[in-house]
Amino acid sequence: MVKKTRQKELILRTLQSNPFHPTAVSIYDEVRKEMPHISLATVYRNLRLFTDMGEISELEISGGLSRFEVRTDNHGHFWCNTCESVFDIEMIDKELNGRVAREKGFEVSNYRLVLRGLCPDCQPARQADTISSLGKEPED
Amino acid sequence: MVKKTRQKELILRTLQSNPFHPTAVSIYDEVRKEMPHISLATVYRNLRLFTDMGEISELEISGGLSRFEVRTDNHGHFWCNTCESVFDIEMIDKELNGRVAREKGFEVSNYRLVLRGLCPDCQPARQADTISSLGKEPED
DNA sequence: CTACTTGCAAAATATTTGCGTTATT
DNA sequence: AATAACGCAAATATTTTGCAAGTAG
Repeated sequence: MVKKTRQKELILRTLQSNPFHPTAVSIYDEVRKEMPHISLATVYRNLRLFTDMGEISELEISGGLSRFEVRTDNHGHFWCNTCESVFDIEMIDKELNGRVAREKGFEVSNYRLVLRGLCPDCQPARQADTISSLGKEPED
Repeated sequence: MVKKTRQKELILRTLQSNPFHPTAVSIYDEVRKEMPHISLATVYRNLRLFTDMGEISELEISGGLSRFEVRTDNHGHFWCNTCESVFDIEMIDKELNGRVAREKGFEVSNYRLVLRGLCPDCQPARQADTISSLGKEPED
């Protein structure tokens, strides 16, 4: 029997209001503002509980630190090289990816796609001529 | 100045001959057969060195344990739910994936795709209608 | 009440690092 | 001979767990 506690509610509410796929420690830092005596173990414990119950999902994408999000459906992620934020990417070709594997006899149940690069906020301004002296203009 | 050592050669040779994307500990277990006094730290140290030099690549796909491979080009992976082996998947739609993100203003430099499911060896025999017998009846 | 949950500290897991010694160039 | 690399142990970093005390149902 899972009991409702102030800690659980606060942790879930915090995650729901954070679109950047925070780590357990980020969530800990945030909930501590409202509940200073909460333990990091409680945060980890409840994030694991929610994950096991299928209410949230855990993203093991950023090397070492797990991140969490409220979405539980299959979708891609974009992880910025500079600010390290993680964004959701709606995939349109999941079918295609699956087919590639299926052709070789693999049975695909789900996938994890992480794109790396620069998010809009972290890209150097491209419209300004003033920075053109740096001469770095990435082209496809 | 990077010096050539028996340890480095053995570690690299072991990785080159293993197509299953082994972890550092797997590699350690393997090289110890030939060099019993080698240290796990040496394995980790050299895997990191090779990775930093771009000679091999590190895969952070399996939650906790890093895996390594000799390929350094961008490609996908299939991670079996049962045997936990990791296989290479040649992507044909990397462009498409990139475009999805680019349309939203993201600048994609590389990607990581991990498909989860069952590899050919771990799939239950599908031809049999009944599961009356424990023995698998291969009939390809 | 009594079973689940918390907070704290210690343990567990994975990887890195300090240091004195060994081996490569 | 100089210095990169090794082996070992200790240190880090992240997450989990044992336990006594607190709290929800």
